[in-house]
Amino acid sequence: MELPIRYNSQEVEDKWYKFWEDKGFFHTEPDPKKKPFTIVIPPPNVTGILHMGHALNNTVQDIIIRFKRMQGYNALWIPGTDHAGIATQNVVEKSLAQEGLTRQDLGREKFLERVWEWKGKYGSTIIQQLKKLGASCDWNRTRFTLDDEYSEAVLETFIRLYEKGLIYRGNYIINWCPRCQTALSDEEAPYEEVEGNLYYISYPLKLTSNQQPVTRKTKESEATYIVVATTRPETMLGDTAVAVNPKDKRYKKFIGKTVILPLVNREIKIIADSIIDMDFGTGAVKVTPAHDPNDYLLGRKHKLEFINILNPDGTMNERAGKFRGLDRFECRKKVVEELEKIGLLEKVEPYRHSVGHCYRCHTIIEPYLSRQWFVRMKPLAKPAIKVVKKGKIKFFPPRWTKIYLNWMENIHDWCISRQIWWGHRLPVYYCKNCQGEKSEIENPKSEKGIMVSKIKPEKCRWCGSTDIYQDEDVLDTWFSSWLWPFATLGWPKHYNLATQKRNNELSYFYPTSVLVTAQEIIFFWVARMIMAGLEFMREIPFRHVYIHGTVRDITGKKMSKSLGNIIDPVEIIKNFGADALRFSLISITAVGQDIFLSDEKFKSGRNFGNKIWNAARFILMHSPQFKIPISQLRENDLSLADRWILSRLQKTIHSVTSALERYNLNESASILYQFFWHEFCDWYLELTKPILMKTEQLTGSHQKQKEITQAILFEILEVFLRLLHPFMPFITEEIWYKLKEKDTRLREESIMFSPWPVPEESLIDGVAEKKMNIIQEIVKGVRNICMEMDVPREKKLKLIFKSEEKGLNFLQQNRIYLEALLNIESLEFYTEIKKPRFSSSLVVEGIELYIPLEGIIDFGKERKRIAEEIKEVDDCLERIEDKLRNREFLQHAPPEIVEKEKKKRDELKQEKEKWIKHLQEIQDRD
RNA sequence: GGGCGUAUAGCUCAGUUGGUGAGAGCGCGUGCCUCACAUGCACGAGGUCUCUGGUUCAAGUCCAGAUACGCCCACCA
Repeated sequence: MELPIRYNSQEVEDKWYKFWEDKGFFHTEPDPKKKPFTIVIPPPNVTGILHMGHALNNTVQDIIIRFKRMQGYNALWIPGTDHAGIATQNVVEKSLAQEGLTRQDLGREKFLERVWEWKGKYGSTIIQQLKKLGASCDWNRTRFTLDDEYSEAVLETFIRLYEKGLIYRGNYIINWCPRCQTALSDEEAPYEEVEGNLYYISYPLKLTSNQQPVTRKTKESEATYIVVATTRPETMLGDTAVAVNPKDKRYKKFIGKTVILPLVNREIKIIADSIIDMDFGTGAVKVTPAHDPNDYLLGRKHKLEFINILNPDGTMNERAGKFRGLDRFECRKKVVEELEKIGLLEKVEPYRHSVGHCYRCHTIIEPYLSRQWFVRMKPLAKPAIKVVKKGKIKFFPPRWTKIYLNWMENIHDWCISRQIWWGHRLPVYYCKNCQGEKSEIENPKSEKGIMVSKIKPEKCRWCGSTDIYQDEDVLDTWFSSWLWPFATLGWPKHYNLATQKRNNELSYFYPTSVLVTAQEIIFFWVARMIMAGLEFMREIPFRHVYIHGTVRDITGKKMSKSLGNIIDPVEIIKNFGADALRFSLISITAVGQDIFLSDEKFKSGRNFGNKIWNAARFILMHSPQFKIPISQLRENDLSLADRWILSRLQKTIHSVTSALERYNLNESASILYQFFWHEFCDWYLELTKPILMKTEQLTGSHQKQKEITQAILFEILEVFLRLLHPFMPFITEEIWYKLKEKDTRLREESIMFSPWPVPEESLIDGVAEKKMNIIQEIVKGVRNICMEMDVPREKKLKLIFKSEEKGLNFLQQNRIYLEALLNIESLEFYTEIKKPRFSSSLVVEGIELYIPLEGIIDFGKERKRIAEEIKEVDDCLERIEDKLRNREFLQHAPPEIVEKEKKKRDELKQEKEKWIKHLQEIQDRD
């Protein structure tokens, strides 16, 4: 069989993915004989395309699920997509705009048809891309948050919370995005610092009953103004009071007085409230109850009028008088201009402050008084805090625990209604006949004319009228996502809350094992899933939460389209292969740290794949049909190198497994890399070449040795492939199948079902590792000398060893390794030695080595080299001797440490003596 | 205003419960197209472990403080 010299990822990857999928290998059913291991995918937006964040997130999940599958768990990874209300609606609206249409032009029904059409067309893009990545999701179970069954679950939870009194409707200040024209939750309106201004405005006091509005500020009237400071001057149009701190001496006399609001000429009162900070601005605050959360509270407390001055699109409404129709920022300019004209603008200071932005379109949000639906969160948060405190749910890395708890303990009510069309429509119905005009309803359950129901009630519960209509709003997308871990498994259909009886799937696969996600959605999603799980399932949704970092570009900036710094994973897969993408990404993902990416970084994964490919080629080239099962080998059959590499392999199995169990994926990746490349290939393969490549007729023992070597090469490659499979699923399957052709013991239909390796304790051999280490040191030392002394590569070396009998025996037994790795003319062994001529020298573990290099060696260089060696040994020796002179150390340190130091000292002393001897010999030469 | 993270080689990061000549990959330099692999092989250079103090026989590792960068949360207009 001939393998190409370069590994071709493209062909291989598509071939195997199709094979796995056609065979249904990712699908699984409950099986009482096996332990379940479940992961639910963080559902990507249905309109999404794969970016590096997804690539990382899903690679992590795939590694874990493949690892667990091989360990024998019934591993299920549930995939799906999220309808992503606002985001998707925006995308479709954008495409409509190109036709010159708005969603209002189409109307609700027609618009939704368009979105579904869009979903049908592009909704599977990201699924296809996940497949390219190698994701072993059970695609038969793919869920969409707007599936009928899933939607049923969403409405069910709404109704249950409503029945429990945990859902209410009210008129409150919410975050309003004027572009998306919907309310947002607090989490959806992240605050960002912006450069703004602080405007100081004079409000004239009303002194006489028929006072005329100020049209020009004059010096004489200065004492009759109160100056307020604001970052949003346009909101003054909605002011209904000015507030000062009652303790503020400057303003005591103004309390209870009236001011005439400039530009609008409305009379408003000056009120006192202790929440006003006397030190900020002027200490006097304009109060706009309909457009600021604090002012809202003041408004409620002091029974002020609430004047909404904004239209939903962010333009000024009729309450803004002559500013009506202007955009809010346009209006700000105009208001400032006019105030300046009449002399009421005191000053303007540059001011950096935090402003909420829409997380979907980045427009500056407006605090906006409107009627919305809310979930009371405190009762839901309580048990969710408890389970994390008790350690039933663990965060990796653990520092997120604190962040989670801090948020949960300060949780606010959740605004869940959105004024968009794409989503789950609120299951709320109103009777036209009964419904009053009440804007605030703390308990909608008892409110006449409001009905909550999955389907439209035929007639009004109160008056029997059939004139019933449904609420226009839809629910926050996260109000459906928070049910993901159980709604994807068939809840509520097969779950009885009273008896807590579940269907098979739910009881088998829930709770899930680990949730893998990015830090950005801990509050949006993770926290809420915990609350939902406890509320609706009475059980945690997952045991572990693995939080990975954010993917950034090489300079540390977030990747975004607008910055043009995107690295497209699909492109990387095309150029380097999914295996390379996965391995590279995981290698550089330090636990919980952000990832800094550049195209360059994917080379390492590709090169590693190629290295594995070529090693496999080599082994297959020199391996006939498999003959000897490794378990049948006796200890005497094994050479030093065999025992060494087998020992190293056991340790590798152990440490890779342990790192995976701790979710230290990069650690396990680097262990595999190090073992395969720098131990197996660099040393073991090279050491075995002379045995393997002997072509002449072999005697019995030589023939047997060759077969043993072949067996071990085969075995190690096979075990390594299994260890690597979760990381690089494609190339491992490809090579594993080639091994399978030669070895009938490999029975599984895919490497993904072959057992996860377990270390064989009896093969761990510290002595062999130590001995091999000496060989390695000698080889490296000789190579080093040859390089430094410019010894030509073709020069055959004579090596002269001096050591005790034991050391010489060891060397003689293992001379084959030196011959394999160095260009040797002869090896000589002495217990005593006369001065060797023209030699360079080396000391390894008490073994002295001389390399006669007549005509080549530069004694000046050699002296320098030895002097450096001596200095290094000396430095170390000095430190140790200092320590051993230290009484405190001798008294307090554990005896074994002291012993170790003493031993070390003696060794170093010996080594030093030998070097000095070498140096003298060289000096004698001159 | 609170809270968190990070600081080790030019870059990206490892460094277990403190145990003592400081590790990897990439990059760099030198020599090699050596019969699996130039996506490779060999060798090498490169570090006051951010600073200050403390605990300890012993600190990159533990504690306190400082500095720098980054992040999150919070209703100061």
